[in-house]
Amino acid sequence: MRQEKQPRTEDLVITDILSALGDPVRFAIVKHLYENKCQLNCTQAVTPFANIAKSTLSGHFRVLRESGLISVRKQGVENINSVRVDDINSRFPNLLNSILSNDYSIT
Amino acid sequence: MRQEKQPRTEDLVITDILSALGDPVRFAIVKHLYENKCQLNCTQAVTPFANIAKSTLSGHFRVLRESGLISVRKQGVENINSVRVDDINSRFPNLLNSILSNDYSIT
DNA sequence: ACTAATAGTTCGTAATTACCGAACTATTGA
DNA sequence: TCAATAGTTCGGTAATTACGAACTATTAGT
Repeated sequence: MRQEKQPRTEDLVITDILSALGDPVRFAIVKHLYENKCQLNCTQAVTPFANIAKSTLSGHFRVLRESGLISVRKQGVENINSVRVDDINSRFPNLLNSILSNDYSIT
Repeated sequence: MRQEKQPRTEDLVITDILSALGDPVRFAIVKHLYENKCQLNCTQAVTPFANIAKSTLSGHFRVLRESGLISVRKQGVENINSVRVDDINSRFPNLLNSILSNDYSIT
């Protein structure tokens, strides 16, 4: 796997995060990961968007990693993704909560 | 001027707003309008990005209007822009504040 | 060890989007 | 009426995105 550039906490950029969350598919992924506070692989995380090509999905997860929203841990064949809640909260207090802790319709 | 589709409050879409704010130029525009609580025309609002073509700027303002972030009022030759603070707060409580009320560097 | 299955990434191409300069409309003021 | 200011629209090109196909890597079955 190519070395991903996951930004350090102090290098998080607000517009990168907002841009990453500005796509409905990525928004749904992050919301799902955030609400369920669990760590899911790429396929499970995107259940509401089942008909998306996996190459496209791979790209979405790359954007999320590079924006700093999620981190990945390799476990066997699968990538275990989780939202970098503490990192983002420490740099942008209350941002995640105000964006994700609601039942906005996202279509 | 072509009829713009500025969404009603109840039709605001979170991903459209995040996507609009995910661009550094548009972020700076909205942040400026928000902080100064004043109504500025397009040229004034984008002082930190002076070397952008005005056609590009026009496009950025169109995105902001269509996302519902700003409203426009024609006054003489100029467009007076302002952030739709009340509308957005009523639909997405605390969103604007947590995104804009900080001194994040935005490159 | 060999094979198949699962999970992701990478690559090439087509489609979509973004940026810029130039030309245009509209309003104001001399 | 003419010039200046403020924005929009258009056309071409550059950059980005989505997809399927081919690839790598790990696990499980035999």
